[in-house]
Amino acid sequence: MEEKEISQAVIRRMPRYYRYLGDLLDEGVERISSNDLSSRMNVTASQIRQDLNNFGGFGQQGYGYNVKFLYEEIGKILGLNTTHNVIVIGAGHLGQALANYVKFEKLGFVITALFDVDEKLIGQSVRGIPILALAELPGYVKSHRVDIATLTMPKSEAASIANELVDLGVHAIWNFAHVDLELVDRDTVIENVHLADSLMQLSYNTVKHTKEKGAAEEPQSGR
Amino acid sequence: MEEKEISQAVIRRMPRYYRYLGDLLDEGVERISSNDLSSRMNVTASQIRQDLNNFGGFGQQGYGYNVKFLYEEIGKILGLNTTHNVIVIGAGHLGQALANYVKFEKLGFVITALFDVDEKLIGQSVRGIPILALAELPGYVKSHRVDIATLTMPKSEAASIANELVDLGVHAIWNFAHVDLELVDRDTVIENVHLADSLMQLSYNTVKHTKEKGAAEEPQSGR
DNA sequence: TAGATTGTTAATCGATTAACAATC
DNA sequence: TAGATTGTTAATCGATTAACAATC
Repeated sequence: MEEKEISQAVIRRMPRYYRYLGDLLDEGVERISSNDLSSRMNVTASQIRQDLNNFGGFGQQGYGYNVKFLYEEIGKILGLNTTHNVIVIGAGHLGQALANYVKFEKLGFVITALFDVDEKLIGQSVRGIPILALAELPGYVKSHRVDIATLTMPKSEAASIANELVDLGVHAIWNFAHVDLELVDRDTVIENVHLADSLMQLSYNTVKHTKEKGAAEEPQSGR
Repeated sequence: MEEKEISQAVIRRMPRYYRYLGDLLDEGVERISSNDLSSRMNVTASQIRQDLNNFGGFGQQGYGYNVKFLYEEIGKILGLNTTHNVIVIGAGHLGQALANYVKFEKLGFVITALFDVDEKLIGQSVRGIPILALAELPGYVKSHRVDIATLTMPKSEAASIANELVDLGVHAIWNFAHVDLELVDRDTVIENVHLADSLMQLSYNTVKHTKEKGAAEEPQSGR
């Protein structure tokens, strides 16, 4: 009866498994052992088995895992067996780039509309997807199913629009604005993509690396 | 003499501290205790102190941390005290969106050129940044300093271009292509941004959430 | 000085890895 | 059946939190 919560560390790895299994499927591989998969993916076989067993026993002793079956199961776990309607708030360069990215559609994430305040953009369309006035957002959400809202507007407006979305009943937010949104609502899920943070992390690792190489044996002075 | 390696878990949090300290600076706050910062950021004060102490003692007993000083120190740690020249390989929608994002420049990441194979794009420019032929890449890298290469081309070409870049001496790769690049070279640092994975993680959390709400008390049958 | 708050050590918690009995 | 490989328990490792002595 215990609802064993699955950790985000595990969830984060699932899309990667999904990707590798898709590749195996394309290669025509029928079955794979946790050991073979582990050497491909550079993770331990133990971790693969533990991760998968969070969701059920997908393998078979002495045989391994059936690639097609496991691929589909992970797809279901990630919700890829249904379509998700996605809107994008902020039809600037990034918003339009996301709307142009066909891959999302293949995974079942269909962008149905973009919203902006810029009069020059309103009325245009991207790959057939209309750019609507932000003022039309409430009406749109009431008359269309919206599963996920993507935020690509400036950070100053992100918080208020996020709140508006939650009030309108949109409970999944993919946030590209460079702020941490307060999740007012326990039912709302937020996934942040902070590109600047990612770039800074890369920068740190670069700098550090260079230092290590350059002055490897330099003695540390005091503290 | 021990080179205590700082964990990526810590590094990942540093840009967030930097952001909050920047906000505090804008608000005119002069000093802050780990406790006050912890309630703002929704992390434990203990973690803040532990994280910062990986890099040195930036605070003062009985006083807390000087906001401006700490902000600058973290900036240095993240390598934001110098300029990083960045090139973007793949001048499609995403590549152009990144080139248009002025924020990176404010942080010291200057995009100096885009590269593409598409004849229609070559010769154009984005915000004054030229789009060059991919064939010119080796010549460009030899005659210009390139600190970071951003990959926004299709996944099929990502691996070979990454290898080419490493051979040319570019040792930091910001990878948006949906593949895991084999780091051939111990000196090369790769930071992956897998947007599709992020979207799938959001999708999982949404689905899961709905389930919990919908049938909260449903008894679990066997396994 | 007394009070506040850090830096740091020790305790706890969670995630990863190893080991092996179960079983296909 | 014998061999292979899972599912799962136990051991280890690392990261987070708590506690407190040092000190501004």
